[in-house]
Amino acid sequence: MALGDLERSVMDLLWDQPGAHTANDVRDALAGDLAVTTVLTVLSRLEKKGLVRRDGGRRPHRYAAASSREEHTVGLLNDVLGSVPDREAVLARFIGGIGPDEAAAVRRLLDS
Amino acid sequence: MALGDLERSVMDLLWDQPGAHTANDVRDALAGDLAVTTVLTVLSRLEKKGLVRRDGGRRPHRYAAASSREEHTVGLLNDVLGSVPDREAVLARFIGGIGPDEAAAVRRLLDS
DNA sequence: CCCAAGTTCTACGTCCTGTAGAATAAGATG
DNA sequence: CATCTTATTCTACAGGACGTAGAACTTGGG
Repeated sequence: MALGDLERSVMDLLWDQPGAHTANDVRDALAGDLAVTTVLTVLSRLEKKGLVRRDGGRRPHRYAAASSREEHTVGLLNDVLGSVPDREAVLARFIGGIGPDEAAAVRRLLDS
Repeated sequence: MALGDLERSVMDLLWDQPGAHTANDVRDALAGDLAVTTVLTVLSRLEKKGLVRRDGGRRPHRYAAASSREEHTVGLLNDVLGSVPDREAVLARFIGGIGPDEAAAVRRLLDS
């Protein structure tokens, strides 16, 4: 489930500023001069995609990211890896391509 | 640059059977009963995306994958990782989520 | 009961993808 | 060379995703 540019901007916002936001908050925080309805449409679509959770209890409704940026991104990585017959072959190439610093970081992560 | 279903099928074919293929070959190898023009359109689009290389020397033209499935997939992984501000945070989550077998494999890869 | 703020519906243009016919090009054949 | 066959390019269209937002509807406060 790929995101469009605006969807992406909204998610970045929700990820960078965790917590519940109203549509107006989001609109004000976004670059450009969008109509609130635009933002609401995007938030609805993101909710349908499971990326955003809405609290429709009181008005105005509040929106927040449903999962962290990291979780979401790992999901994407696994989607990509799920599309190939040989995950390990891809990982091999990937590992082979990362720099020494990052390699060290991965080693550390494996050991923790 | 995400692929559609048919584009994906064509690439899988070209990856699984490396070498140069005519549009007719590809059509015959694909499931379903597509028109050759359909296959040619898809091949053109894939070429424009840089995923397929065409040899237009003799007729019929031959098509082949421009890079291996692994290379391409690693590219996708890096695209995904490039979209976040903190690659390592994502890698941490990713590493944390893989099974012990795969962890061992990654360790091995790091040491080679 | 009415108003202002908020939300949902509906809509439209654009781009991507699947799909393929029509038109054109080029090599084979008599 | 005229033609036939095969292959390629052009053009087209439907459907879906996305950016964008007005119109219509809802709801809490006065």
